[in-house]
Amino acid sequence: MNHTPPPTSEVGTRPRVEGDREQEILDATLHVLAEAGYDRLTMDAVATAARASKATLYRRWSTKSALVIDALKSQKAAHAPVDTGSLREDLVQTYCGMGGQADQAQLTILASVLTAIARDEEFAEEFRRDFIAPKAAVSRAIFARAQARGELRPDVDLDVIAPALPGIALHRQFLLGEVPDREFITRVIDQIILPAVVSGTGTRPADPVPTHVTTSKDPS
Amino acid sequence: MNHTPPPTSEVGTRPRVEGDREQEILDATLHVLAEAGYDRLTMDAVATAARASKATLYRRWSTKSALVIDALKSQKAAHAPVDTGSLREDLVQTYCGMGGQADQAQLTILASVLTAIARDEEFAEEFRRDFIAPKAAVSRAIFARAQARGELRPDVDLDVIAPALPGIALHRQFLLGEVPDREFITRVIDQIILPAVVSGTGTRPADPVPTHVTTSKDPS
DNA sequence: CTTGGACGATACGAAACCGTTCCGTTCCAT
DNA sequence: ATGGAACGGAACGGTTTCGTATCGTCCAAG
Repeated sequence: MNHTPPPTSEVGTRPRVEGDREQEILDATLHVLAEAGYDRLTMDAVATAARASKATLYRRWSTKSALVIDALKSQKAAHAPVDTGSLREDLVQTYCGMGGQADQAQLTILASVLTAIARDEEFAEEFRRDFIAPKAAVSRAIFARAQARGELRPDVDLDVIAPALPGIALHRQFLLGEVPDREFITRVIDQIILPAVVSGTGTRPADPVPTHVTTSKDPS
Repeated sequence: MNHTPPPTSEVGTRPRVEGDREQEILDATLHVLAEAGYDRLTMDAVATAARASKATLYRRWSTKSALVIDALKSQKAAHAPVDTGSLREDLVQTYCGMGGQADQAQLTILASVLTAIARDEEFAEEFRRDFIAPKAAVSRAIFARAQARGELRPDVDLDVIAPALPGIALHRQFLLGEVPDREFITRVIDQIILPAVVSGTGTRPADPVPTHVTTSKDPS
């Protein structure tokens, strides 16, 4: 339903700020945000990227931060929760999307707003509530299910182990400047995460875990 | 030429941009950087904070980024390498500075330059070479010594395990918005790092799990 | 076909910032 | 003591950005 973002512009009709058009503007905002960062994002650049006028932007959004926050909120797609029945498989399927292509832009956007997070506490709260918290809940749910199945040692603290993998990936991406690809993520899972939490013989969890794979689709 | 004995400059006199005075300006730059972030840092603000004039700044540094990079490089202090003979003690002493008081500012500065890192590849290279790499080397050396002592499983990949702890702390600080204090760091070490690498009996990865870690004053 | 409302383009004033320049002052070596 | 060099303060021109205002255009309803 939505055309791909390559810059093949559609000519002719004049879009209105209704539904799809609003999403186009928000997508343009995200695009500019990824390229320039929050501080260097300008309303003119957004207007140009969206082929809109600044007047149109200010008719709907009172300020720059409101536009950016709205754009970030519209990004809530993806993240279909997985439940394969295996902790390792859940982690692989959830985190091997990071560092790909689409999520690469998401990480860039994350870097773009980090300064605003450090400076504006109100912005930070809203951002953490609408972005970080849902992702953290997904990760925590994966470990919680594994704990319920008995895959984890009973004394494992979910608040400690759940943010470990995203933290390691984040560090590699931003500080080391290396994209955490699938091979790295699996190494972290097999060498750090699983040995730290596994309740059985925690020597080599690289064995295939042949539990039944039930891809339970979320009915929401 | 100019013999520069480093007398602790005091108030009253007019400082010159030599030795201590330069460090004062760089410290002021870091202060402004932590408060405003890289993009919002202005030369006027630095001049005011340093009680200098912009003319003085531009006599010494050709551009804003040069000043900031110089300021960041002057931050190389601290980080005396530790070698207690114990992996756990090395980690505790090295990373429990994070989230304290002085290092809190360092993390804020890190957030301040992340946007510049994501946007300016040249800046990113220099930053990684002068900041990240030394810190990563310290962490790697800790694990390398532990490996040489036989504390680690022989198949542990240093490039995977060494960045784990700083990554987890970074994630907690920036994304979750919670300061990784001493108690959290020790929990990560005892629940994740050590169980993942310890070469003891593979059946029980975490033999000496301390129930409570008192902040034992080290006799360093 | 006419009309009203929303849109795109453009221009504008105000403010912030950069990098430079000028001026009076202060420090230091001669 | 004196001259030169470096400093702090202040101001300036040029640029960028914000948020607003104006104007012509396009679409849909009547």
